[in-house]
Formats: sequence, structure tokens, C-alpha cells
Amino acid sequence: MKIYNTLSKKIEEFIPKDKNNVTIYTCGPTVYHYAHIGNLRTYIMEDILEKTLNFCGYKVKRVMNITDVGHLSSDGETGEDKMTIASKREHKSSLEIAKFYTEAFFKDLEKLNLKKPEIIAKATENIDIYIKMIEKLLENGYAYKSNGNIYFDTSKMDNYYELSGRNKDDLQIASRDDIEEDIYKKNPNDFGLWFTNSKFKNPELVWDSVFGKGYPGWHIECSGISIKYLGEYLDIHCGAEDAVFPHHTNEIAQSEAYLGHKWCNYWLHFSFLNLNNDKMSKSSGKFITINTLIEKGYNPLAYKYFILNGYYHKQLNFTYENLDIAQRSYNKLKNKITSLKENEIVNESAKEKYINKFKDFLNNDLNTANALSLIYDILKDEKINETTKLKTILKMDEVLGLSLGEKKETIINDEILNLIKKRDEYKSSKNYIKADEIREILLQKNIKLIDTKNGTTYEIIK
RNA sequence: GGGGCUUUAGCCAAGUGGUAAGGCGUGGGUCUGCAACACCCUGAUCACCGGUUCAAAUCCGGUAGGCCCCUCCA
Repeated sequence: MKIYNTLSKKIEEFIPKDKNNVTIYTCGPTVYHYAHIGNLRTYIMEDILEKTLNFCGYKVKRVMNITDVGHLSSDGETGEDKMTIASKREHKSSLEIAKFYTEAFFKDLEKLNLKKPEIIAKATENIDIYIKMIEKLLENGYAYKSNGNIYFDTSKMDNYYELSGRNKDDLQIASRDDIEEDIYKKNPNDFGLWFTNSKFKNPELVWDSVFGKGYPGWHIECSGISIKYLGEYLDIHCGAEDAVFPHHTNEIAQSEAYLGHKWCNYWLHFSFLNLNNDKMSKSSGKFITINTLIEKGYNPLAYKYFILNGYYHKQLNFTYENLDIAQRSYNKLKNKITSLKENEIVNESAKEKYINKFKDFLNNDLNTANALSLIYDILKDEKINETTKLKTILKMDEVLGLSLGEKKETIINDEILNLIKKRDEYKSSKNYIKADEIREILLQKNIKLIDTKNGTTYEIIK
């Protein structure tokens, strides 16, 4: 399998440390609000990565963290962390907020046919490992105390800028207006590992530690959880493009300083989904959730189809017009697939040939767009029967997770069947006005009638 | 100021040296009481400029545009 590795800035052959087992760490959500569809693009692609590896015979152990504490707020005025702001907004405790949005996040995963990672680790439930790591970093001189807090000393790491391709002198300090420079740090890019004296007054969640009562910095969370659950070596670390610097850069620094050796070989980053050519973000309030899409009548899987039709390393622009197109394509595709016959003899060799081609596409840096177009090739192939097509496509859908074989519900009662019958009678007596009235009535009930040569059939809309 | 990604038809997109996959839409047609569905036909010389080569969307150099990051962010 080939993937683009941010560390080398090249597409590389992926070779896991252990031949058959792959470990993956994926940065999870901060649960102070609903995940938006941009966040979900990343999770969709991570799921594709995991399932592709499974499909190719690897055993995958994947961890995702849930950040339920400790993210700084962008709003300098309030001086509170995001969880606290959400608590006030919704009159709930931080833990209640976290629980609610964590559940909502899992529901989103389900709606998109995404597998929950094998291990889900909450930031607040792994404080022990952060403390253990910080203690060691203090011991070996990579961390220092200042103004009541503990910072990581980035000047101690020779390869600190390796992942991001930056260099020390070119970085702007406090490049955004709303950020204040922290004068207690030795180097501008040093980052907090543990805060006992934060700029936030009275943080709601604090823990006892040898460094004093406080809470962990953001970056230590991912390193700690990864090392705790996946060990000293990690094969692939995933995240969105904005995490390259500083988050992942800092993770490498603290993890390798703690372990004393190289930690992770492959860094995979997913590009943003923009909203009308602008960034989607929770803090700015400009974002769309899966529930928004459902309320507007879209199928979450049509959104997933839209994502898979693109390349993960290229930014995508979300507009409702684009989603309309995706939904139309998706529905058409599904209709074709669900009408295939299921009882013929499967041509196993033809099936295998297509499956291998499918694997080749995905193994080529997760080329889901080509994988999707292969489905159209299969549907058009005149040399194989319908059942072979169906079984081949359904096999591929194990990775794609688009529910391509799922038939629409056909729950329908006698009253409706009688109406359809009545309309047929009107039609044969050429009373088209009455016939169209019935069609309209049924349409109101989300039942669409389709006249074919063999009589009238129907379809449930949505 | 610095680092990174990116630029192919109306839209999404494949393509990694040999003369541009696929999907949706558009237009035309078949079918149809009408409509929908389905099916058939229909489109680009690849941001721009220069170079390497027998041959470049694909390699090199430059210019321009879009986006992300430089301690909230997927």
C-alpha cells in the first residue's frame, strides 16, 4: 500500500513494523459541540484506511481519543476553556456536555457506516500516563517548570521542525491577533504539558499530581494515550491538515523525548472540507452537521459519496449544489445495484479480477474516486452476469460503506395498494385527471409511482 | 515574513512521458396519456509563460490564483 507521508512529503510504500499487525492512532473530536461535516471527512477517510488495511489482510488496532478537557479558548475575553463555555451555554457540567456530544458523535459515525475504533480513550480517564510521561521529561531535562506550569523545551529536540518543514527563525510569534505571547516560556514554541497556574480562572476539571493540582496540556493527551494503548512504536498517525503544526509536531517531540527513540513512521493528513470556499469551524459557528443535512432531506451516505469521489489530499468545497449532484448520482447508482438479479451463478474469477483492481486503487494512496468509478465499469461489463456484478459490488461496499445493496423500505398498507389499483382503472378508462390526482396524493405520502410496461410500481422517497 | 497543499470540460474527478477514465448536469432522441424511471447520442488540449524530449496534463524553471498552518481548530 502506498500513502502520502507528511514526514517525507512523498508517497511511500507502507511497511508496518510488524508484518501483519498495524497500529493506528487517530486524533478524535473535542466534544464541546456536534461534529461538523468537515470533521467527519477526516473520520470517513480514517475508516476507509482501516477497512482497506483489513481488506488486504492486515489486522488493525486503532485508537481514537475523545478530548473532554483542556482545550484553550480562542476568545481572550472570557478566559475559559471550550468545555466551560459549552457548560454555560447549555447549563450543564463539563462532564455532561462531554457525554452528550460523545454520544452524538458515535451516532454520526453510525449514520455514515463508520466503524467505531477498537479503542476509544477519553482524555480525562488517562491522566496517569500524562503524569508519568511528564515526570520522566522533567527528569531527563526535556521539560522545565516556570510560573507554576510545566513546559516542554523545544530547543532540546534537534528534529523538532522535521514534520512541518519549518524552521525556528521563520515562525511568527502569536501570529493571530487574539493570541498573547506567554512570557514564561524559554522558547517561543515551547508548549505546556501541565498547568497549575493557567490563565483560566478556576478550571472546572483539575487533578492532583506531583506538580500540583492542575490539568494537562492538549498535546500530551494524544501521545500519552497512543503510548499507553499501542505501545512504544506506532505505524500510522492520522489527523487533519491543521494538526501538522503544532499539535503533531509537539506529539513527536514529547513522545520521542520520553521514549528515547523514533516513535511513528507514517503521518497521514487529510485536507479540509471548505464551506463556500471558506473554512468550516466550530468556533466561528460556520458549520454544517449531519443532522442539518438530514433535516434538509439529504442522505448522510450521499454526503459520504461526495467525499469519496474526491481525493483526501485535496481540499474539497462543500456547497448544497454539489451535494445535490452527489445525492442524485448516489441514488441512481443504488437503484441500478438493487435491481440486479441475485440468483445466478457467480463468475468467481471475474469477481476476483475486479476485487484486485479495487484493492489496487485503494492501495494507491486511497484513491477512492477510482474505486467508485470501478463500480460503473462493473455495471457496464457485458461479459458477466448480474449476480456476479452484485456480489462484486457488495464486496467492495465492505470498505466503502455506502449501503449500496440496501433496498428501500417497502412497507405499504392495503389502503395504498387500493389507491394504486384504482389509479390503474382510471388510467385504462383514460380518466387521466383522476389518475394524476391519486399520484399526487401518494406523492404527499412520500410514495412515488412509476409506470412501466409491466404495470405500476412504487418507490418510497427518502 | 516562513512552511505546506492545490489549479484538468458547467460541477465533482481520474490520469505520474506517447496524443485526455468515470459520475452529475446540459442539449438531442427512444419509451410514455403526461411525467418520472431507464436506455442511446452529445463536451475539454489539461491556470499562464518558458525549457528538456522524437513525444508532456504528466519532468524542470518561473508567474498567477485558491486553501491550510505558524500555540482554539478535523
